[in-house]
Amino acid sequence: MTEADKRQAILNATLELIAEHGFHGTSVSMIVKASRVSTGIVYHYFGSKDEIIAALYGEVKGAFGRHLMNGVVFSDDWRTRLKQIWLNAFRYFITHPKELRFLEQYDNSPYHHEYADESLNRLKAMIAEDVQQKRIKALPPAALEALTLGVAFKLAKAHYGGARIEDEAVLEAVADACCEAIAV
Amino acid sequence: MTEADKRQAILNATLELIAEHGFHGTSVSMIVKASRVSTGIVYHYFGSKDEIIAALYGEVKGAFGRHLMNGVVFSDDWRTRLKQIWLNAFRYFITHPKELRFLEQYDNSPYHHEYADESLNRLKAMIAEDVQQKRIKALPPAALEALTLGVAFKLAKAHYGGARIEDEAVLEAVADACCEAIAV
Amino acid sequence: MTEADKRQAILNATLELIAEHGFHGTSVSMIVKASRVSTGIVYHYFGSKDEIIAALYGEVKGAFGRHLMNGVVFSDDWRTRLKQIWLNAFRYFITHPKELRFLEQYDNSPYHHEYADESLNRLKAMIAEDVQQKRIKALPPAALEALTLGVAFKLAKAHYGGARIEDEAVLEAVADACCEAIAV
Amino acid sequence: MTEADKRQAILNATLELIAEHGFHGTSVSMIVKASRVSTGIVYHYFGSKDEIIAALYGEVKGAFGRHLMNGVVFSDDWRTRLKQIWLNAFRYFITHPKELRFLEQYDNSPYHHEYADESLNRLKAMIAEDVQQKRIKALPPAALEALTLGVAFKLAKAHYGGARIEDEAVLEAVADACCEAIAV
DNA sequence: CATGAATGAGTGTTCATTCAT
DNA sequence: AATGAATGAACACTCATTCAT
Repeated sequence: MTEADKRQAILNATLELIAEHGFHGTSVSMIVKASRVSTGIVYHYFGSKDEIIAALYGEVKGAFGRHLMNGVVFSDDWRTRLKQIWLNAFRYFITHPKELRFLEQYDNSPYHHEYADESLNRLKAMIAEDVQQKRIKALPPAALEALTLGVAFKLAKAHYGGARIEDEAVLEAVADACCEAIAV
Repeated sequence: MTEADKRQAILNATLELIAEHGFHGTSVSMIVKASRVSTGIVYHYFGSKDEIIAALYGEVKGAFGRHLMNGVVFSDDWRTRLKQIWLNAFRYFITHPKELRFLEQYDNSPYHHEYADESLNRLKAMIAEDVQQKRIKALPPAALEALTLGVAFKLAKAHYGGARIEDEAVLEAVADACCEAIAV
Repeated sequence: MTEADKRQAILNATLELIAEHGFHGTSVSMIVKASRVSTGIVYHYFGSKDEIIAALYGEVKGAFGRHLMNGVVFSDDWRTRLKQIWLNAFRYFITHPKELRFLEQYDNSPYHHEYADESLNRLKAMIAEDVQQKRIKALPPAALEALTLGVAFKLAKAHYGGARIEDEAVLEAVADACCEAIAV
Repeated sequence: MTEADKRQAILNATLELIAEHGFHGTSVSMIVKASRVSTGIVYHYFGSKDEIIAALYGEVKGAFGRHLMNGVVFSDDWRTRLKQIWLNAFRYFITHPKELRFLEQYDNSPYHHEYADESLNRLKAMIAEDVQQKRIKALPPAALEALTLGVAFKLAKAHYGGARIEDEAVLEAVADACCEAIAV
């Protein structure tokens, strides 16, 4: 097992455990058991429990950002692009329940501090451009995010809460609704 | 100090502490110190730490529900009604940061189990009626909630994260955007 | 409910609870609930938890002593008398499981201090007389007790442990064995 | 201090404390203080307080069983053998007061569950053989045990209660009495 | 590099007892 | 006489972190 393998084993175990037992239900000794490494090695690669979690957050947020832009064609019109991104976000969470559980816990914890990765920056730039071009409303970025990705996130949470949306047409309708909300 | 006072002192201290230190950063002994009661009395009024939190959730959710419907005139057209409710929700959270912090932590914890209070039921009935009358889109209730109250909730969180929206006109614009999103 | 009734209700509840949950599994608050009196009244009639238990011990030991001498005819020969007493002891415990459980716990606890009631004194006098008359061996009283009542007690415990002795003839045989053990 | 030393230190301290303060008068923190280890290490070697006690029971019962058969010659006649065993049992308890106190508390607690070690099994086999050969009475095993080891146990308890039996001749006489009790 | 034994402050909870009403 | 709210020390147990090997 290489260094990278061990780091990854620890992060994987942590994600799994936090998704199942929650943030404060996951102890370092549980992580040690699940990842089949020794306590010492955990503290060798990560300085503390918090550091493991911060690293995991970076990894998950990064993976999410990369998925977001999948298949997005920058020459398409803004609605097509946005719908694609919206559906990417929703589908990422639907297919990655553990990541969703982790993210929602992290974002609502005292740990949280803003984190910007490259993909998200590109998204923000794209939206700023569309605002400039007066294709979408000149609302604060936070409002635009709430009206689009925020809705996808919320709906994915509801999905796991039992309100499953399986129908593709309904999904498209919600994505369209988000477009209408911000279209000029 | 009467019985009701003590119960309330415990709940107030708990709200304050959870808002500041988070869910698992708040110990019973911290609650005891902050509320100036003895350990024993906490367990006299509440069977466990979880019970304190559940009671607090009921209280906060109830207060929120009552605020939601403030000034809502049922004979008004649906947009007026919905905008009023949306602004009520947003303003409640803006003026009750501790309640917001608590609620978002609770809703994302393993504690969570659906809770319906009367005001929220009335809101749901109202929306069902509007769907029936084909005034708003026939989307699943979870989707409609995500596109309206979900946005208010998300924006309030962003508010505390630094993305303050002080301008009344902007707020109205976001509320309008939510209406457009779901309008037929 | 008179004073005596309350005292008795407390003692009955205590016996029941200790038999079921053991000595340290029985709290004053459990006694309070089971006996339908208030905490204050418990401490009014008994100075402490230990005092309740000491009073219960006196009551149980007294009842046992009275049963011991049931149907014993002092003019009978010593074997007849002793067998009667032995069987009385065994049967008392067989028909009073809660008392047995309580007694064995008390006798093995740091609470224990010798207790002599009148019936037991009479028994001791009887035995001393039989020793004097050289009908039974001149062994120390403790040894004679171990060889007779001690066996009945032990066998009753085994009875609840699963080694049930239902056959009357076997019982008589054990009682006879005890007589043989101490007969000159 | 090696691992085995620590385990043993914990068990020794526990035995000492339970003998003096009783079962429920012995807290984990008392064990920690007396054995000069940290709280954590107690839970590292034993999963719970109950586990410490169960381990101690196994140790004590095992040592007792080994002592029981000291110097017993299987070719001797049954009386010689039984007297030897009886005296071994009595002397073990006389010289191991803490073990006696512990054992009597354990056997009368809700913890208790049958425990068979090899020495005790050999003893049972021996007795069964003697019954078969019609050397001793065909009474239930529980009755035979009560009439023999039960008496030794009871007498040892009385010993600590003040009824000391120092005279070797008396001791032999009681052992003989037990033999007479069960001899055909 | 790697291990896991060791630490001890901290956790949620219980409980015998007191005392204002 | 009677109540039960109130107390706080004590309980069994956990856990992030350290460090000798």
